[in-house]
Amino acid sequence: MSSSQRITEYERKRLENIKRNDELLASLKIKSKLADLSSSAKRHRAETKSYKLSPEKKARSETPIVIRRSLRTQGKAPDLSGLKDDFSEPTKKSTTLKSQVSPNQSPKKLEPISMRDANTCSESDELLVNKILSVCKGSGLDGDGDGDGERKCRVRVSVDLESMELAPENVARVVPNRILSVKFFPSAGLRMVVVGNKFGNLGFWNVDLDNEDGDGDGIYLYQPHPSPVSAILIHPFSLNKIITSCYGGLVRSLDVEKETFGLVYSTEHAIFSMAQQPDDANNLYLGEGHGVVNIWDERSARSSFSWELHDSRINTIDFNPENTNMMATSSSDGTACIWDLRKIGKSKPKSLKVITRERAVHSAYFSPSGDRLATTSLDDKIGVLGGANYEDEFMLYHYNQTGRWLSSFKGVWGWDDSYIFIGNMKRGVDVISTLQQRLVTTLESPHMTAIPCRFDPHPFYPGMLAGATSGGQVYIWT
DNA sequence: TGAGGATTTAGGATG
DNA sequence: CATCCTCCAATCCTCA
Repeated sequence: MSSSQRITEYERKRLENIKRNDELLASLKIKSKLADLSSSAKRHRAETKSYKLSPEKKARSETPIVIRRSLRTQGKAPDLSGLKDDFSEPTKKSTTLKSQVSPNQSPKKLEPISMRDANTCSESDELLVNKILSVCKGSGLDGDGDGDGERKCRVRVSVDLESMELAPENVARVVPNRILSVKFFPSAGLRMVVVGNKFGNLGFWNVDLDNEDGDGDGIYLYQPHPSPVSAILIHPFSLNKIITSCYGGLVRSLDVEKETFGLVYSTEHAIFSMAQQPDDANNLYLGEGHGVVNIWDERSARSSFSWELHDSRINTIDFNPENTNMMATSSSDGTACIWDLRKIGKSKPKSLKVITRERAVHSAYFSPSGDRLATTSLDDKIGVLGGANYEDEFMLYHYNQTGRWLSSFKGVWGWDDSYIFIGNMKRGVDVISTLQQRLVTTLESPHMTAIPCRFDPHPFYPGMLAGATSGGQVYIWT
C-alpha cells in the first residue's frame, strides 16, 4: 500500500517534470528541431512503423512527435540555457510553481510568431498560403459586401443521410494526439479543415490538394500555442484571419497575408471557449476561467464587457444565427443558459432561460434557423429545446462517458434543423432526428478506426461533415 | 469547504 | 498481439 502510494507520488513529480520539459521544448522549438536532426535513427524507426492510414500522411504527421520527444528519449537533459530558474527546480510543488510561472510567462509566447517559426512539419507552406489567399480574393471580399452577406454564411438545405459515406482518401492524421477543435474553412471555394490539438498544434488539411496530382498531401502543421487549442474561428467575412484560443490564456490570429500568428489577447486564466457573432467579426466572446464571458474588441484591443455567467468553466458559446443578440452558453456547473445581450445587465447578469442538468453540460448550440437549441451533457442526455420561447424540450438518452483520454462529445447541427450529429463510443456517428425525436441512423465505416469526438459541417457543402478523433485523425464524410 | 488522492478510459507506441 | 504509457476530465471520496 504505502509503496504504491510512494510510487504514484513519484510518478506525479516525474510527470510534472515531463510537462515542464514539453513546455520548454515548445518554446524552444528550434533547438528541439536541431536535436531531431541528430537523431535520424529514431526518426527512421518512427516513420517505418505502420498503422492503417495512408503512408504519406503518416510520415508527415509523425514528425512532430519525434520532435517533441527527441531530447527526452535520447536521455539528454533538456537544454536549460537561456531560461530563468523557473524550470530549474523540478521537485517543486505545483502550487508554488504556478505562482511563479503565471505572472511572468515566457516572454516568447506573448509576441507574434511567424508561420515559418511555428511550422513544425518543415515543409514549404507556399501552396497553403496561396490557396487561402486566392480564396479570399476570389470570394469577393472587396466586392459585394452587402445584401447577400447573410446568405453567404452557410447554405441551409436538407441532406440525404443515406448518401453520406466515408471515402478512404478522406481520412488523414492531421495532427498528433488529441484534437479538441475542428473547423471547416467557411468558403465555397475551398474544402479545407483546420484542427487544434492538446499540444497547441494547428493542423491544416486541404482536401482538394490531396486529390490533385500529388504536390504533397495537403497537410500542414504549426504550433502557435503552448497548450490545448480550445477554439478555432474563421469568420466568413474575413477569411484570411484564423483566430485560435488556448487553455494557456492566449488568443492568436493568423494573418495569412502577413504569414504571422499575431497575439490578440492574453490572460492568466484558461480560455475554454470562444465565439463570434455571425454578423460581427470584431468582437470575440471568450469563455475564461471559472465562468466568465469576456467580450474583447479586437479593433480597439480592449475588453468592452465582462460577466460572470457561470460557476464553472464555460464549454461553449454560441449565437442564434437569426437573432445575433441571443447567446447560449454551456458550462461544467451543470447548466446551459440563453442570454439576450441587450438585456443582460451590467453587474447582475440575467438570463432568458436556464437549463439545469445533473452533470456538466458540454455544448449548447442553436440550430441553423435559430428555433432550437441542442445541449449535450455528461448526464448522458441530449436535450433539444424548441417552441417560441424555447419552452418545449425533449430529451434523449445518449451515452456520453468519453472518459479521460477522449474529448467530450458535443452534438452539432447539420445543414438544417432536422438532424443532430454526435459521436458514439463504438466508432460511429449517431444521427438524431428532431422531427422523430429519436436516433435515426448511425454513420459507420471500416475506415473510421477511432472514435470521432468533435465535428464540423461544411457550411457550403451539404453532407460534408468533418469528424475529429483523440488520435489526431480527421474523417470527412461526403 | 477545499485540497488532493483514486479511478475510469481509448489509442498509439513498443517489444 | 500483449503490454505499457498517456497523465490541464470529471467525479467521488477522504482527510484535514
